[in-house]
Amino acid sequence: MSPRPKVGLELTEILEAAAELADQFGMQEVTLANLAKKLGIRPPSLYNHFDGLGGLRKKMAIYGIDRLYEVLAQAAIGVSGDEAMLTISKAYVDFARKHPGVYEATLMAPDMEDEDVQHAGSKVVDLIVRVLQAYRLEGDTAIHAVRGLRSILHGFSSLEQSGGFKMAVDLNESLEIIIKAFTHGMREN
Amino acid sequence: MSPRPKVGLELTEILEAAAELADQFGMQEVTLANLAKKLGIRPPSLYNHFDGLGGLRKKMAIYGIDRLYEVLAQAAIGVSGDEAMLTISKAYVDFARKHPGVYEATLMAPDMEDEDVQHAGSKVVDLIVRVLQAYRLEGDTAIHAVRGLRSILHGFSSLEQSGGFKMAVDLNESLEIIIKAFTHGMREN
DNA sequence: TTGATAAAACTAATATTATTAGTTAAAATA
DNA sequence: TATTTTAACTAATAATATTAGTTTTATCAA
Repeated sequence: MSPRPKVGLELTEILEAAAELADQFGMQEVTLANLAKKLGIRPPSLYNHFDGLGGLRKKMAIYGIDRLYEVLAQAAIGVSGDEAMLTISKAYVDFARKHPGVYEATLMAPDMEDEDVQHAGSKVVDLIVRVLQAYRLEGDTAIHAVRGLRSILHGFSSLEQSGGFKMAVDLNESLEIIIKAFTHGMREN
Repeated sequence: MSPRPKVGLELTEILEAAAELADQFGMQEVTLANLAKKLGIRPPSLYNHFDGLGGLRKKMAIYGIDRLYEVLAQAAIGVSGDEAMLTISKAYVDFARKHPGVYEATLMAPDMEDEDVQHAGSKVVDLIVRVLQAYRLEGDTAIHAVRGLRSILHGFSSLEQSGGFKMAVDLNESLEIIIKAFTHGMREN
């Protein structure tokens, strides 16, 4: 009757192996063949843990978003306002730098509209909403601000990861200035 | 001696077919098999035109960036300052909306550091640099500003495309407010 | 006009993938 | 102890990209 207690670490181990593959070689190398080899099992055996490659990508997306959330939540402890904006922004970009494959996985779910993926993502969004509440933005402005911050952080990380920023100018400084400009501008208008 | 005059439209036709596939079904459906079927030829024949799937992705990336540049250049005609910022931002997002697959291809080159890809991208960057010159930013600030604008535009388009914005609040309004906040903030600080 | 050349298609074959179906060994539960 | 579930397995299939070598066709030069 009771749904058989899970072995527990099994799926997590698989996801961690997949995350390692992703961070080392990129998501395009996260194949069932490579993952199975790393785990010492045969590719079909993986179907006992998730529903094929699409299922793996979905689970990796959620895993990645959850890990990103943890990092952001830690960064948001004990800070508020401009300081919080900067702190979580740095934490976000830092996460993408340290875990490029996991960050990449964050956006590679076969269906981003999927309920579970959305649920994981909403935790991150809610965190940003709470940080922005310090600015007491009126009406829809808070939503616009959340969208803006997410766009900046994702765009910045994504462009940095794909080598989009070529100039020899410090990237951390760029991020800081961009965030400060945005928050300042959102407060004014 | 003279390198046989090209048929001319051949490669462009192929890229347009690939772009259609990408826009209709997404980049993951742009396979050599699907592309060949659409063109009425056999997959290996495509190797006469580019170097495998990687070569196609690279050519599609450049093709997409070039088309994006054209749209932005058109949008930048006869405007300057805040108006130009808003106009090209809208044009950028509009392009990503109308050509989701081509925009996706823009970031799917096997090696974004590739010289040809960089060259195509630098035209877009230069265009943004010119628009930002109206603000007479000092020193590295111009570079930070370019990075910020690109982050916003790419992040916004990317998140919108992958269904990242769930709230029922007008997306165009969001973009406008975000851009205005950012430009205003860059001028102040 | 004819012959050489090069482009661009083709067939055939191979290596990797993901995937499905059905099977088996081991562990946990009742 | 008997049963059930988990999680591995083998075998087989379909789709993919890719390589090698061949053939057709159009263009250019003589």
